[in-house]
Amino acid sequence: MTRLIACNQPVQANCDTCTVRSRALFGNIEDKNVRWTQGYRDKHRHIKMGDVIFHELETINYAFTLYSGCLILYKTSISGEMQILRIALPGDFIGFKRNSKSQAVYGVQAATDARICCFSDTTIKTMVKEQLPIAQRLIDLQSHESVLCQEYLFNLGQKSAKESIAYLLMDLYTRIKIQTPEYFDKESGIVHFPINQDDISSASGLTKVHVSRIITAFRNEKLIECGHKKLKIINESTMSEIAEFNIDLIKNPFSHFS
Amino acid sequence: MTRLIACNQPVQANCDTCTVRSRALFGNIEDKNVRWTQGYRDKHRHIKMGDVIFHELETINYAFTLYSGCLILYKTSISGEMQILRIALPGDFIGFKRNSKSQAVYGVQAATDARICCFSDTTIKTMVKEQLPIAQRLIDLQSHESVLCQEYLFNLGQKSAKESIAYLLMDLYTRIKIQTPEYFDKESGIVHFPINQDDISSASGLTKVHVSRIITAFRNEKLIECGHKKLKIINESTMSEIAEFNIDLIKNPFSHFS
DNA sequence: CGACCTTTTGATTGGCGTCAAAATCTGTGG
DNA sequence: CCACAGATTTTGACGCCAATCAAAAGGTCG
Repeated sequence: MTRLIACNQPVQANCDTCTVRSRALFGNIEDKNVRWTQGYRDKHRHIKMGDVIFHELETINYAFTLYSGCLILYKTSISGEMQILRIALPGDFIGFKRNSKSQAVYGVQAATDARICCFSDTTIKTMVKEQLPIAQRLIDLQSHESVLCQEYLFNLGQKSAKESIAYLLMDLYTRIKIQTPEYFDKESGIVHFPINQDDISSASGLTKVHVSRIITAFRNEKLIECGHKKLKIINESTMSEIAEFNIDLIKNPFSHFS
Repeated sequence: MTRLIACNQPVQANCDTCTVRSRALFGNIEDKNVRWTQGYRDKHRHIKMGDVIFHELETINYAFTLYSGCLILYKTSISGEMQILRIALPGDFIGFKRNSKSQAVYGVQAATDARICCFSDTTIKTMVKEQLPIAQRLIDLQSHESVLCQEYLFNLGQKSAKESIAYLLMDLYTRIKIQTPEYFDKESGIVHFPINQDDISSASGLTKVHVSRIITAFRNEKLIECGHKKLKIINESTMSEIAEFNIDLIKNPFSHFS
């Protein structure tokens, strides 16, 4: 409930043509064939930390690829409690899922400044029709996302607070190293960690007070070091064990088509 | 942990050609055009209650559509605790998601006798390449599944035991009415309910003892009636409110392409 | 009818939530 | 560069929801 830092007005698009290669949607397109994808890119937008890209149940007609930064996908209950569904990093494809009225099934807020590249629904439809690799890619992307969501479901359903938080830390730490290598300092092993304890509580279904206690315990056990938006996992193997964390699922996403 | 009723040997395929129309995979194919789909159907299999179709981490090279019956998709933790990820009903498409070694990311067990129609990975690849509607359908199916999984995530993360169980009952009750109308008696409002309280506990992350207490409470409040594999929801509106249940998500799945 | 599930009920425990306040950190402006 | 307001994290005391342990009751099916 505390995440809405500053509910700025809806972000206006700025219409630069993207030049950055989308890792996700065009990830299976060979470099030499990537030229045609240019024609499909709609709008490039800069998002500021705290901005809401769209709210839950806002009617939308586009999806987008995250180029840089970190976004939080969440749902809110009637009582106002927020559940973080996913923490998105560069390359992730967002906003494709809707309800029957084409409303977003989750809200999206920027945890850091971010850049995105939008694709209108009609563009996506055209791409799927005209470019088989895009259709195949979309199938793989959606099904991979579903696998990860099931993993999170398992976390919440079966794991203790300690295990669940360990998973969350390992998951995001690992994905940052892969998807945002510029936020990872190889020397020190420290990553720039874009979320705070309150966010961790919204993702794990625990209270921030309890999250604090458990993080402190991890620190005392010398498993992690962390400070302001910084995280270092000192003992990755122990943390992985506690979390029942399977790095393969993140490092080597399955593909039916490539 | 108690779900593995009788771990029979792997189910052998019997190779009848399916005649039943798959609601899911071919759901967007117009009737007059459905003929060509016949050529793609691989194997038709009869599954007995309690059979495991494939185990978690079993290497598989096919997916299937459920024609009749009810299947349970689950993951098991190292300690042996089981989390039900999804309860599948006729029309659902299962087994498409894998890890990087093409192993199943969940186990599948039959909660009732069931019939399935298998599609080998190569058949699916061929269909996607040759038949645009199938590719589009697969995109929609995978993304719808992801939406539902996020809904369950929200349940486990934010809801009390009472709310979470109410959701589970409403969800399955509603889907049975839609996907298995023959199990719904319009007169009495009773559905044939394929799972027991132990399964509900595995799906909700609660203990069966606590599930029993809450179901008893619902019964005492005259919200439901239930007995051996039977369920009637007497007061659907109150149950929906308790559950924050949104029927639209189930009744009218969003499609980008149809 | 009898063995085996499944569900129910009771007593007790413990993990996590709640409430409250202090301590620490951060970013901003004078 | 320091001061200060606001956010974030930490700590303590206490309460409650759901887990655990145990056993009985009720149903189902061979």
